[in-house]
Amino acid sequence: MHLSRYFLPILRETPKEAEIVSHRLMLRAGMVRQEGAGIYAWLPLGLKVLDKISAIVREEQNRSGAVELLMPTIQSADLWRESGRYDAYGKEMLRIKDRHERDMLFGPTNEEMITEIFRASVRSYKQLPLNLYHIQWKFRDEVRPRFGTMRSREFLMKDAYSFDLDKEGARHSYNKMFVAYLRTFARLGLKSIPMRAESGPIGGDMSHEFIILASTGESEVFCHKDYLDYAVPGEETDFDDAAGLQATVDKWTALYAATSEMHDAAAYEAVPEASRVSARGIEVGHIFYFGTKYSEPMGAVVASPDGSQKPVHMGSYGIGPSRLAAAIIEASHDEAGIIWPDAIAPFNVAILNLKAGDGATDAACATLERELTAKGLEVLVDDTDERPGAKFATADLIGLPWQVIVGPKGLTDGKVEVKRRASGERISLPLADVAQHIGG
RNA sequence: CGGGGCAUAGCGCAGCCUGGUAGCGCAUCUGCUUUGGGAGCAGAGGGUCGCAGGUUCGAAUCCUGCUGCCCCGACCA
Repeated sequence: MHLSRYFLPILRETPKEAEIVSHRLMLRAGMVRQEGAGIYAWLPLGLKVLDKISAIVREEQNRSGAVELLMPTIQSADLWRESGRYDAYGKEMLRIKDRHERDMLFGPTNEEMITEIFRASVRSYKQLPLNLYHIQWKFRDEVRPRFGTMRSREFLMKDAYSFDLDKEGARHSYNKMFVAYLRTFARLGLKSIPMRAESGPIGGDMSHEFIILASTGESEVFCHKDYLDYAVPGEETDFDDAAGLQATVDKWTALYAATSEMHDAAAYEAVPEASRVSARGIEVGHIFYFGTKYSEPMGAVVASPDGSQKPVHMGSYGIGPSRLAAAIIEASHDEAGIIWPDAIAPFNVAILNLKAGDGATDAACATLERELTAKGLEVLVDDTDERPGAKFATADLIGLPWQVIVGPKGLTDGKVEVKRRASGERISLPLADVAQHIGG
């Protein structure tokens, strides 16, 4: 992609409404544009990031055995009357009427609908366990949307719903998601810590929030520092090995970790002082088991082995990709701009043509673009007629992992400079070595 | 939902108190000179001053109502 042909509306100054760093940087880097309170348009650069985050989320859901579908954003109120939540949900739900004056709503979540889909087709325990998920826009009419896409009213959410015959099965399903989440966040370049969360009316130990530490985080968290060094389960994880998964979950829940709402000062004091971490965190995922809360009122039952009809045990599991985009920036930036982890960078490499229009630099950039693209890398060539300083600033702002700086000065020796955005490290390389250096 | 604030060119702001032809910086366009960390000079374009009423000879400015947005707090992927 050539920057002169792209749509990247960079802001040199910070819009005054943006208070936190991720919001400022997303606006400045031309990733999003606010269209209303808590409502954002995703511009090309932001959309690429959102898509990459979603792709990783999707891969890890699939790996764990979950099955993707896609439910609508608009739902009928009748469905919600069945569960009793049409009245219970309150003003956070955006209620609308269609032309026939029927009560509709823009879905804030999909428990009712997935339960409806399930009960329509599943009759036997033999079809269990089942985990269905989708990645779809949600709307929650928050009293006070803020922090850009971190707390927006319209947001993208991956929500998965598991169905099992009994609680033990549900625990296995829960553990699958637990491990899938650890892997997902790690792949996104984040150190996530599962923290015991409010588990609602069901009680028990099956509700966790996945928190990443960031100084600008919304909640105060307390945990054992060893969590930060735990290796996440690898690709070889066998999600059908219930005992193995349980052991992993046990390991990841053995040490102290809690948000301020669940904080137990006495238990925290028991952690050796040198191992205590008190910090701020951002919730990037939430998983919980809720038993038969929806299956019972909505009649989602299956035949059990003894022939009796049993309401299924369910759990739901959420990750917000649109929030993650902001959370990742909160966790990875500096004064100059965003520092994208390789896995979700909108482009892998920026080629800065310091003298666009010059035959030698143009030719070198074209060669580099071809070679890097051939390595499977996505390349953004800054071929605008900006001055070098402006190009450096733009490249740092949008935070692509690699910058290849091509200028007349270096080219007289046949060399270009390669800069790693994260470390700031620059090395001078012969043109011919660049693709190998970056693309391996 | 309680409390506070803002609304003037794409972005950041001044002007309002004390009413009298709407300004600055950046950005944009043209030309020349520049070109390795957000260039310089010269010129140009762009705003029914959030909306609706009112006061007045005259309103960005004073008054009333409305709308939108932001911040702090209680709630949330």
